[in-house]
Amino acid sequence: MAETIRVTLPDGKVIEPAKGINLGDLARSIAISLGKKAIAAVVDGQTRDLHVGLDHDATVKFVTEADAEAQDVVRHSCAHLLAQAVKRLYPEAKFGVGPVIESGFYYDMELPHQLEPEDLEKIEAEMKAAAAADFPLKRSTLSRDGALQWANERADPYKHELISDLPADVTISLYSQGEFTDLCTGPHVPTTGRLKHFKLLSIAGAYWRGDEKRPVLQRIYGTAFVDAKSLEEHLKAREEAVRRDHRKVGKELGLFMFHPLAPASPFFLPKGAWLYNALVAYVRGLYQEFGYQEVVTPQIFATELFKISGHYDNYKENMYFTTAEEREFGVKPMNCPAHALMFGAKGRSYRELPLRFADFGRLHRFERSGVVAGLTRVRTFAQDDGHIFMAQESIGDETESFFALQHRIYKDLRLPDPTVLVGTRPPKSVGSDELWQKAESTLLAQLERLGQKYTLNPGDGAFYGPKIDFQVRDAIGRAWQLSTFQLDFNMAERFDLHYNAQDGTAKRPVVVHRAMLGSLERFIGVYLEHVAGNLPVWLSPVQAKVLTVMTDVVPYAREVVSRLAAEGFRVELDDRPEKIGAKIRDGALEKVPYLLVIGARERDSGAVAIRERSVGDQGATPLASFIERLKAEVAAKR
RNA sequence: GCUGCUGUGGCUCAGAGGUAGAGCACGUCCUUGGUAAGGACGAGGCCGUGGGUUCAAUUCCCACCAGCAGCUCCA
Repeated sequence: MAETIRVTLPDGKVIEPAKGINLGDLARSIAISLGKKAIAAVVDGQTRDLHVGLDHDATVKFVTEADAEAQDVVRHSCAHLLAQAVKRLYPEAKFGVGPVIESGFYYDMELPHQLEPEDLEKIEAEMKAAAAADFPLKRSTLSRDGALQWANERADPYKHELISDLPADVTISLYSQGEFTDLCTGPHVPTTGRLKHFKLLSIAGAYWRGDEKRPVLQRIYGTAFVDAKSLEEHLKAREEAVRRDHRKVGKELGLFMFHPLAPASPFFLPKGAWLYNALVAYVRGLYQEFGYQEVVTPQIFATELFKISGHYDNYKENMYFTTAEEREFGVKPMNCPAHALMFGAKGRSYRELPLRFADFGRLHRFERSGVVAGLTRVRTFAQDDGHIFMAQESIGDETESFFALQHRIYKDLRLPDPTVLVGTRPPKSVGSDELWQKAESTLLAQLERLGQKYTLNPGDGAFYGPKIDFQVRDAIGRAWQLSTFQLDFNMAERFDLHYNAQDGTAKRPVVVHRAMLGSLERFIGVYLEHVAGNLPVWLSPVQAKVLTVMTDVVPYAREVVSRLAAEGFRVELDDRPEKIGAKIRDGALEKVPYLLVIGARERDSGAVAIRERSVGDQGATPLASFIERLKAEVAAKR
């Protein structure tokens, strides 16, 4: 009589299979269909593959294609399948790591051959062949020494290094599928035949272990899903992202351009400049309400300033310098040193605090050539920047006020909720334990009070204080920091700033660096992708375009244009001798919110025929009521 | 900065060792047409820049510049 164990299933049912039964057999013993559908199993909370034997009482939940865990298992197995295919095509291939990532998987490798896009098709075909062979994945284990020997035999230096970094007593598992074996902790699908819906996407270089001093490996990116529909949707979303790319949209709509003679520095064309200025005007309006005072500060400072602020020591590789009359100057990469000078320029009283300086000053930062991209990473930009000088006791109030301002802006702009990241004290930092502790707990308490979800990034704060970053994603899924709120215990120290407290003593203010939109350039890029170029009416450089059906109505069309312009709207006229269909098409491609079609009927009745961007033809309306409608929409920031 | 790819009229792109093409946009003319492309004709190019190979280079090679993807970086 074989020994049995007790296995608890998700529905609470307990079964008693023989000790050592592997999970695949267990699934089959429960139901034939479960045996077929199962991809892996969660044993006491840990995902395992189906070849693992069970030798103790446990709770077991089988992962089928319907479960969220299945996707990662499939992707991980696809990475192995990719490696198997590559090894077949290029037997000299040496492999690095092949993890699952948010949107799929990749595998890093060293190959004698430089991969080209066409190679992906060949590799993918080989993957399909290996999947069709339906190899079972066999798990085996080795000691660390055994694994090192294994890596040596295969002349796989990268795997060797990975194993070397593991503790001496570790047991290392290997997975084999057909002729291919890889080092891996698993879990994996039971057979390669379970891998059906995958696609290789791109080739890139990547430093071995992310270290720019080490060799660059070739990385193949791919994605995989448990079902065909999800894969298709993912690929569609990728295409959509390309359509929304702000660089494409900006060019098509004539918003901005770049020129090789000013690399990574945007030129805002008239329509883009209008949008840019509208955003500034909008934020400026809120400053009134939230107690900020706008200042205008110099562009270039003697280098001494940046030595005081610390930028010279920590950041000079990213700054632009110039010399005049034998004195060295630096172009500002940030506004804060200027604001510190203004704060320190006269004696300050606690009665003036919190003192909030806002500054749309242009900043210049030298960014390495490989990192710049469109509007999202540029060498010159302006922020809706501000610095708050305050007493320590005000940290809570100012945090709350900032959140109110930040939320207001995101609401007005109809932006999705950003990911909120809280960075706490890093290993190297300035400021007292007490100050840090108080600041961190105040920030967190405020977030809790506001019901704001956040992710804690311990040790990710700036050396000068804890921070809250707000991230949104662009069309291609890259995360960008827009809003930020950073406490600074260092700046006041460096500039020897103080104020007279109520008790007559001199105290150090705490400084906050904060921005809501962040870099206006980056914001415009991300926002254009968010709205796919369809700017809301209140931010559209052209709000309405008047289209004439025939030449006879041009005088009336001009009248409509001037009526609208007189009301403060931005209007264009298309009176070309073209057919109305052509004018509509052009207007639609320009993403103008309202196209106003004018023919004899409209002229005779003092009307405009409205074609709304997202709706289509809405028929004729008296001009006066269209004006009311536009006014209402602009007021509602629609 | 690193790895790879790309650079041809305003835009999107084709092209071949023998000094260049399409569509759209633009201009002129015809057409006055009612909700996503009317027609004809025309103008427009140092084929990113600089070297090299060649009888001949926009095409091949090298370097540089710029862009794209990824990596690294972003006090």
